[in-house]
Amino acid sequence: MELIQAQRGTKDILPAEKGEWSAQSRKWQAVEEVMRGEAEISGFREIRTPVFEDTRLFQRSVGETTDVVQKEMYTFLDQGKRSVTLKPEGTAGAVRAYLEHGLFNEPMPVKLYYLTPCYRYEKAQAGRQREFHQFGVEMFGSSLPVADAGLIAFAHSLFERLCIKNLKLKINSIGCPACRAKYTEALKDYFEQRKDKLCDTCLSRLDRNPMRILDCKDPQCGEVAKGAPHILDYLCDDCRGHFEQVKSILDSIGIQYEIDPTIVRGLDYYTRTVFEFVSEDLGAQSTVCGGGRYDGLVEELGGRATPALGFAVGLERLLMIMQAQKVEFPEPDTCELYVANIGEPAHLEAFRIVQQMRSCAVEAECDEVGRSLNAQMKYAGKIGAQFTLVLGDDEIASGKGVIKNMKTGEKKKVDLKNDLEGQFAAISCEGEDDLAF
RNA sequence: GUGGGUAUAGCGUAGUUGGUUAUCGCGCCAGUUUGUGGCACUGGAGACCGUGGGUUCGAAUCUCACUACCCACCCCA
Repeated sequence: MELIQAQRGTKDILPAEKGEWSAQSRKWQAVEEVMRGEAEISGFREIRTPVFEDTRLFQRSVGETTDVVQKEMYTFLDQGKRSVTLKPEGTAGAVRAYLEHGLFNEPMPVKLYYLTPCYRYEKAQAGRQREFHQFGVEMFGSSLPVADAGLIAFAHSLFERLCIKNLKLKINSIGCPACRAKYTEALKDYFEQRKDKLCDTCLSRLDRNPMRILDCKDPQCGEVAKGAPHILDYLCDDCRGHFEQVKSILDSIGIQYEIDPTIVRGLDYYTRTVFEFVSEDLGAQSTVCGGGRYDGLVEELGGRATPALGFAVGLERLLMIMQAQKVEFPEPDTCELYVANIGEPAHLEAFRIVQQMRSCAVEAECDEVGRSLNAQMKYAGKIGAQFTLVLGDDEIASGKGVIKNMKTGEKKKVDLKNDLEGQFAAISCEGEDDLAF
């Protein structure tokens, strides 16, 4: 019979050492734990929003004309003929919930974080999947440059905490709608006059997203782009001042950055500060984190005008970098006590002891497939059991047993009838494993 | 949507002038060993050779198509 495979662009995340490195659930758990911890320490609280939303939410926020909305959304009619869409990113849902539940009545700023799958109908390649996962944060209610810089600093410390090296921070300002409109027009004029020198893709970019021409890899386009007008020269006084302050705060806390006028987030809602963290340890998709300010979005979705900003980290890409950089992860937990048995009465007793140990938070196992004693011991070795206890007729009769340390071979007598968990705790109480990050 | 590459057991692989039963390693199961794992030895299970057609007495091998995966463009996390 034909096997059904996982959908294109989706990946199974398997336990422990099975599967490719970046698809191992314990690595994901470790990363997620760090992210939650760092977010909470910085005052962000978790929000969980549905995986699917009214399609109009994304059309209004991400923008009708963007690639994401035009050709990458998983949109379908549900049984009630409503158009719903699997979330292509995390911000829209968070803003929707912020408005729907009146979170704007909370003390400002409102700081939220999430870990969520996202869906985009794209052709998969290295670092790009149809189902991928984002860690994101959103902050509502501050228009101050210190919020922009603070958010960037938060991302920065997050990567440091995860022992990720060699990330490059790129920042830019794309101004408010007023200055961006002026700039786009100037840019169009400039390229319009040099149309004959542009490659085909750039010609199509000309009316869709002229800023994209700036980082075309075609050498001839690159030549033309060198002389193009600069967004930073078109910023209004307010936007310029804001950007200057963001930079000087970053300078003052020692965060290195590069001003890159070509970074243009492809989602319509961004204003002013935009930034990304890129890595050379990824394939062509080098951005591991992207974000910025979106001062117009809350109003766009029907709320009171509210300054806001956020960023998202691509978890698959993050894990890919960590793999490339061989970041050490904490050792996985292994079985602490394996209770082997000889014969059926002992099997039952082993089962009882395992239940008892588990209720005291000891990771315990006994035979579940009917193996011989020899095979049980082999199995205990394979799963990395730290201690074993063998039960047979003698132990059941006497109520005494022997616990063996599988690493040292050392054996200790225990009383099976009386406070076994206490005796085991005393035997196994050596140094706890230290975290790798 | 457009290009390029790849396809043999769970994983990694051998197999080119087409020729019997498709190789090896790891892993898995069992035995040597119902009273103590790791080592070793022995045995076992597991492959529609990606799918479908064509050439041929005969195809994993030659050929065509399709599909899947990977990579890149585009776009983004």
